[in-house]
Amino acid sequence: MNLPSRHTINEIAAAAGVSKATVSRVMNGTAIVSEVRRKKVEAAIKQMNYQPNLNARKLAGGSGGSIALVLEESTEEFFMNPFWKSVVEGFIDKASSSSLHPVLFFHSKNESDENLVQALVRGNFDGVAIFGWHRDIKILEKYVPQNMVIVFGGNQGASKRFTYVGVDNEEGGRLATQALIAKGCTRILKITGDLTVQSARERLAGYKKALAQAGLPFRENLVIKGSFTNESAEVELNKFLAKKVTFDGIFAANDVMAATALRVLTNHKIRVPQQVKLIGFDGSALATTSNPSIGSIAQPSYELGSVVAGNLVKALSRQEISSVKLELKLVSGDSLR
Amino acid sequence: MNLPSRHTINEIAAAAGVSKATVSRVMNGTAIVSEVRRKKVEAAIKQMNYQPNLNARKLAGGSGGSIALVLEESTEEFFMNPFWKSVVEGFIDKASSSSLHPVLFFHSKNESDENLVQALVRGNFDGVAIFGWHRDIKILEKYVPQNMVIVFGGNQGASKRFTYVGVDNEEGGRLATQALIAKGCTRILKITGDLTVQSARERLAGYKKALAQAGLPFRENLVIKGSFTNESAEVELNKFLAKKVTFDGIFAANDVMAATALRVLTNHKIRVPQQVKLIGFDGSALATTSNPSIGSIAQPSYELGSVVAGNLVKALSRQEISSVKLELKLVSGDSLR
DNA sequence: TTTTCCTATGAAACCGCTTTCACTACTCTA
DNA sequence: TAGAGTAGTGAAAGCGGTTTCATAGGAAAA
Repeated sequence: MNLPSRHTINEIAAAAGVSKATVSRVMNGTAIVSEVRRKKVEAAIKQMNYQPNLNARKLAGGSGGSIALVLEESTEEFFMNPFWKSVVEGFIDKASSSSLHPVLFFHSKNESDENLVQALVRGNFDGVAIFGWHRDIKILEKYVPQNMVIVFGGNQGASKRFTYVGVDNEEGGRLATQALIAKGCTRILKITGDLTVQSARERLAGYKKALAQAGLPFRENLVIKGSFTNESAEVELNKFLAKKVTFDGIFAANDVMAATALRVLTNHKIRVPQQVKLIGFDGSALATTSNPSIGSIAQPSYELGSVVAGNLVKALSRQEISSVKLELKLVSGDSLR
Repeated sequence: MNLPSRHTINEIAAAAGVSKATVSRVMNGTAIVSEVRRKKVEAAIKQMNYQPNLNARKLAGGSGGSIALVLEESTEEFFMNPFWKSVVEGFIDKASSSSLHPVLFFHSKNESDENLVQALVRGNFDGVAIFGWHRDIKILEKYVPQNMVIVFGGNQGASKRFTYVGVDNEEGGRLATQALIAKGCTRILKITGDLTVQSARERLAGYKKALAQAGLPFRENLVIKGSFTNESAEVELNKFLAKKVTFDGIFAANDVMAATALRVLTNHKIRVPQQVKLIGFDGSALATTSNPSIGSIAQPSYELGSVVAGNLVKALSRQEISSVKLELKLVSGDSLR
């Protein structure tokens, strides 16, 4: 028995007394259809609760209406960092309001490049937004079909073929460091993110730049390598503290690590901001609600998600899109007092 | 220009010197193909990096290899409650290891039933896992095509046509309440979840049952209605405290609300567990890492996700599946001391 | 041997949609 | 009033697979 509810275009055509070509035209608005027939078709569609088969539609060259969000992050990072929540919300809101259906595409971090891209291609999405990409971009250029739009979140994905929506991480890093310097810090500890990720490298570059601008020396031993996670920050900071190197400020490459740093410092009876001033990056709720609140460089995370989705939508309606850089803002907090 | 990398079954057939029917048979193992040709076809597929077009495949009646996870939760709840993280992980792990591609299906909570189901149907997933469903089940039975498998997470979805993987919420509620009673509580405040959700109702029923079994009276004024969220618990508990009703224990319908309760109590200088004992539900990290740690009824969240995915996989390979109830366990904590 | 029965295979139909193409009826120009 | 557009339409050709069906050829049975 077939379900009464899943009709085909032929049935609609029959019901409306037109050809299926006409039904298709009415649905997609791809050509002028006379008032009379359009009404009939629309009525039939409504009355029979017709749902076009997306597979058929896409196979025939139509667009499917689904866009995917790909996050190159562990579920750990994804759930723990409120930044992603905000990105996701922006993405969903924008997509839904454009009647595209957003979907979050999962995959394990250690999945091979090939597997990931193939899965993506097989997914047959109309558009894909990729955040946190740090794999070889060539693999995408090689396997991704022309008609599949990709927009990167973050400037990692810059290439002739794909555009991105990112932030000026170097400028952000500079702002953060400058804020600490303005408060009198001269020996600023930098906790980097995963340096295979471009944004982490850029933030580090901004740190160096600010030091140079202020005429402060750059010291290798004041840079410790985290990977954007709680654990990395905890482990590395503890190692660092054991060395008893003097420092009076910390710039962590994201709020998660900044929050961890605050906790570790507190455990070591180091007072923030009296003895050490602290700034993070992201401007997430984590920083604001922390006690004391942590200064941060705010990424417009919601906007990031929504602009990416917006560009996807545009591209799918065949408008030209180009890469965008969104503004970063310094958010002060008690940790900078 | 077409991409060199996206070949069709015809090209493979030509390259291997066979018909496309044979290629299809090799790919799907649906019929015996002679050793010689099979080898040739396999070689061609590998060499040309052939990726079958999923739309075509599905249109022709094949299976597509994608399953969706639908969560009827706000992004707020989704990100804040570690329970979901665990469910998602179980789901992904199981799906990936069965070479199905898991996808998280987003939609806004206030989306109409029709829209949601239609989007789901259009998604053309082979299987769908739904958590937290509290809408009318009939709409699913009406619109969902026969060949689309649905498995519910939680027993909300019980129906002749769909199976579920759930837990015995009533028994869990009973266990929780009993644990408080065992510690000497006689006036236990119950913070319910959203009572439109079946699990919330069942946990409440368990609470009543435990009271009855212990010969304690059920008091209306000791039941306050939350909705599984931070805010609801905070608001309602504050209202309740303002009434100065005596109580010596709290059973919150999830850990999120239990954690909030702990915070609110602390703000009111009510000591846990000395003055009031507290138990939550879910057994999430939230309860364990809280200070003091909060007792809870542990849901096997990872297992929940993985069993649901497993059942989808089974169903897709045409094995019979049936509903399952997973075990709940009492996890003690300092809040029960 | 001859007849019968499999086994392995390709041709062709079909899945449900989009789009090109050809054609009919009009409505405008000149 | 003939010639030229133009708006509206349906038939039919794909899109890239799966599956049915008919058949050739070899093995088993008679």
